[in-house]
Amino acid sequence: MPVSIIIYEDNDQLRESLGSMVRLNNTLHLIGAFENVLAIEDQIKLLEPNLVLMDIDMPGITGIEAVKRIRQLGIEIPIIMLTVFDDNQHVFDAICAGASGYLLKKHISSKLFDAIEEVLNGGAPMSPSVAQMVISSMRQKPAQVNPYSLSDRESDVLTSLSRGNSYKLIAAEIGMSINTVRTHIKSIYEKLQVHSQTEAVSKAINEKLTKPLLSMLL
Amino acid sequence: MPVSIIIYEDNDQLRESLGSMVRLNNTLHLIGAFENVLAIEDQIKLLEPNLVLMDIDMPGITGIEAVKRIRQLGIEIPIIMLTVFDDNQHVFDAICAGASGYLLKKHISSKLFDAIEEVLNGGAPMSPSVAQMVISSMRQKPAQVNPYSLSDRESDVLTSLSRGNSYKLIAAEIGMSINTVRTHIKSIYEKLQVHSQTEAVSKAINEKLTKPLLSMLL
DNA sequence: TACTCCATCGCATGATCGTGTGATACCACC
DNA sequence: GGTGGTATCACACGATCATGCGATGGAGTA
Repeated sequence: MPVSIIIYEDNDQLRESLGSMVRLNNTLHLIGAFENVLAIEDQIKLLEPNLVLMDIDMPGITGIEAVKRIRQLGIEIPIIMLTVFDDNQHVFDAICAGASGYLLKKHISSKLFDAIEEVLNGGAPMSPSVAQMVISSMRQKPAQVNPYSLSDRESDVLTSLSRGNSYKLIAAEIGMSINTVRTHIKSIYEKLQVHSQTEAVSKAINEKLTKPLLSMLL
Repeated sequence: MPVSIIIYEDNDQLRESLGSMVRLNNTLHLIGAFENVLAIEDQIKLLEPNLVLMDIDMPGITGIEAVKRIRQLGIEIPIIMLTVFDDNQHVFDAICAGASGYLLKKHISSKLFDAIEEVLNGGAPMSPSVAQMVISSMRQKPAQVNPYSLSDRESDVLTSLSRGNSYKLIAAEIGMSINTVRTHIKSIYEKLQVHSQTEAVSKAINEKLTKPLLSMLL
């Protein structure tokens, strides 16, 4: 079953050559190529593509805005952004808006099919420099001092607790006795001025005392 | 000028084979290979490597903890994590701790040099599945409406619970029997697929399932 | 009318948690 | 050498929670 694709690209020449590439690959099926995204909602709903190739830098409504609109429809098809910039705010914004990956225009001829395959397999193709930006943004800034002066171990316990783990699981995850978990939690409660797990978790998450939670992404 | 490298890996065989690979490449220079990270601060400060290969899954102090320690020293050298897991919390934690990229152990033979080159050029090598997770984490979730189809009352209870209240307090705040609170919480657990307060609160806050404060004022 | 949700409440049992009172050991600091 | 903080562990008791098994009544719907 071929993968149906829609292209949004305002440059006639590039749109044509993208279309040609897609048509040359018999696992792909081009079902639309447009020079703007004015009617993108209708087009997506009508044509039901398996994948979208989206230029970021279009006059009028940008590709980023277009991605937001698609995601607002609750449609989770892969969208690969195309851009001439490799490390600017636009690419970053596109990721935040819900793009699945992106491809530099200078790499299209060599990597388009790789990128398509990667997003279809649940991956997220992106250039090294943006990958770096993305993971930098997730770093725990050492400057983030905890206002409750929790010790290292207490932070570990609190983080695990905030993921929803029981004492038993915390003990297993961190590698200590359940009694030690109790002890740490006792002092956490004192420092946070709370008296139950829920209070502690609530405070911890709302005041960002814990590391980001992975399970929330799945 | 060769790139100086330190390896941390508790498995003797793998440490040896990593060392051999590095030594075979004449642009790289192996300056240390250790089976644990107990003295990592001193080793890093003394040997001043250009790059670190770090096993995540070491007994005692994990590679993640070791990354944190390096970053706490204010040292920003690239650190590539090595792990057998490709999509778990540990990899995510490693990125948050400050890892520059990571490599699955099964891909070491084919991609070690690529990964090294990529981090040295400011990139962030990672597997497609984790790249996808990372990107998802930055998504602006389009105003989600009860993805778990909680009833009105269940939302009230969950909101109160997420503020850190006990069953007794929830009952008092909303105005119902503690047994009714239990019943609602039972169905909340079922719908959220959790089995404890902390799990529920964690999920509720992270996924913004709770109502805004206004609704609690009545 | 019957059926399906929702909201309300009760009870009982075993598991888990909250808390107090210990202890030992390491480390830094004065 | 003492003092204070951290990390580790143990035990015990009462409080709270998790869960299964009920029950009743109302609102909406086929």
